[in-house]
Amino acid sequence: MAGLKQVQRQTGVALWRQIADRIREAIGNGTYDETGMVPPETVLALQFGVNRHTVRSALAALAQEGIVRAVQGRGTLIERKERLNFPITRRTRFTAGIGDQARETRGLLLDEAQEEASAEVARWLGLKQGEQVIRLETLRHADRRPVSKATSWFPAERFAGIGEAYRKHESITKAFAELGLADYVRATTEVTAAHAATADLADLELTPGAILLIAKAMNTDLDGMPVQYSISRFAADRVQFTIEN
Amino acid sequence: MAGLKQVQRQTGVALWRQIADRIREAIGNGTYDETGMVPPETVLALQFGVNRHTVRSALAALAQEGIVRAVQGRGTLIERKERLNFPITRRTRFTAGIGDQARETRGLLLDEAQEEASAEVARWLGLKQGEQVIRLETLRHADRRPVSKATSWFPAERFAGIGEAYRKHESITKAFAELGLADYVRATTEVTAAHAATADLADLELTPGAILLIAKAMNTDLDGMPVQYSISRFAADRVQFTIEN
DNA sequence: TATGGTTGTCTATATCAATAGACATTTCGA
DNA sequence: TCGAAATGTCTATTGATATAGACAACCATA
Repeated sequence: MAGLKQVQRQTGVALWRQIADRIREAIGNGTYDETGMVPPETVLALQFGVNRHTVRSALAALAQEGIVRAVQGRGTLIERKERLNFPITRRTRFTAGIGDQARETRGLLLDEAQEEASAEVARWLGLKQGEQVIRLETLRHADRRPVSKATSWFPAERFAGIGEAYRKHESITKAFAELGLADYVRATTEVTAAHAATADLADLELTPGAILLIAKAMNTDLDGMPVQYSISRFAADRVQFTIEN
Repeated sequence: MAGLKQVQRQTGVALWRQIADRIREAIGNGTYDETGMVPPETVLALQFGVNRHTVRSALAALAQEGIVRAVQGRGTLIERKERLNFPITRRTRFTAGIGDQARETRGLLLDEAQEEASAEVARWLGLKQGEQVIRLETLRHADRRPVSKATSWFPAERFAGIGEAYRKHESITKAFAELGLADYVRATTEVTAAHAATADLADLELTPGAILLIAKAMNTDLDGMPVQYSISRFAADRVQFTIEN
């Protein structure tokens, strides 16, 4: 089954990047778990049907990402191997969902603003276009690795001060609690995938061409009243979603 | 908000491909819906900060995909603009889920085999490793455009003949019905994203570097007995998932 | 300590990707 | 019917990507 790993030429994606992507994926798969090492450069070159130098470019990129570490004379060691599982259920919460898989989770508030609701935001929050909303730009880490960057909107009237509360607690759930919303539920989630935008690359410590899993989500209170609409961008090679029905 | 659309150099992904990806995305967004055309090449070159020839390479790639059509003297017209919505619920079915958004859906059986369950397949289907399973390789179209390619496994004993039934009905639901399973439910779905493997490129009519949304799903009968485990690869620029809780 | 297997470095060459500029061709409206 | 605006084509040049071969440096172990 694990036959030739093919790559294609003249596609606008350099061979070394295609190979880097496949090796990263294989590491995530656990393909090399037995040895804890990537196969020798000459073997990889043969498998992919390219020159050894091309493989070296790919491994250099992975080393740059901190995924592997080459040791002269020994081989190329795997440094990290992770794919966090993010459950999407009616009770989806970031911190609680990731929490048991990471020793430490953090939530960083990058930006906060009050603005008029766009058509899209208004539709999701059940507001009129132009009504006031609070927008938070947040970056979430697990064990010091960035996992997702999210843009969230909240009805401004009901959730005044949520930025400050988030900054304090580093959690939406706790920020809601401080503002008097003890519980909420996930109503809808839309999932797509796309290449990372430049603005997200640095924050998520990604290289261009990297893939994002994008979740557009709407949370309501227990009466079904929308309380949050968010667009979260997850580094696709670090996360998978699980939907239990 | 719609400021400079940036692209990055020396990343292993050619500028023309990055630009093609962003334009394809913008078309899907409805960014150019007013005119039904992509902005002039000179304007795009300015927006992306590249030479006009580089933009032309990007547009040529999109024309090759059938997404745009350039007309000398007029401009570059948008041919297709679509992102099918695929709901993931307890009652997820491909044909019914996509059916109302497309005039015609098809399901093609690419390959069929009986084999021993791998560790992963056995775990999902609640079998012992090495027990017999039937594997189907299917390709699903909507309006003659390939949407997803899926590998499915079924317990061999209970679902003997499912390949033939699928070939006849072009639907898993109907194939199940013919074999006496009137109803089933989606138990679990895992969603990830990755670059398309070479083996899937041609079938899904994608170019290398394209993104797949990958759904690993397990269906059970009404007694909770696993009846199907599948790994579906969706062309990410043609599909989004919706999860309603 | 000698040897095989591995990564590191260097030179050279060919092809692809991107820029630059000039001009042709087509469409559409003033 | 003229001209502005748009795409199409051509030549030339530079830098990134990929191949090829050779050899050095290092590690583990027989």
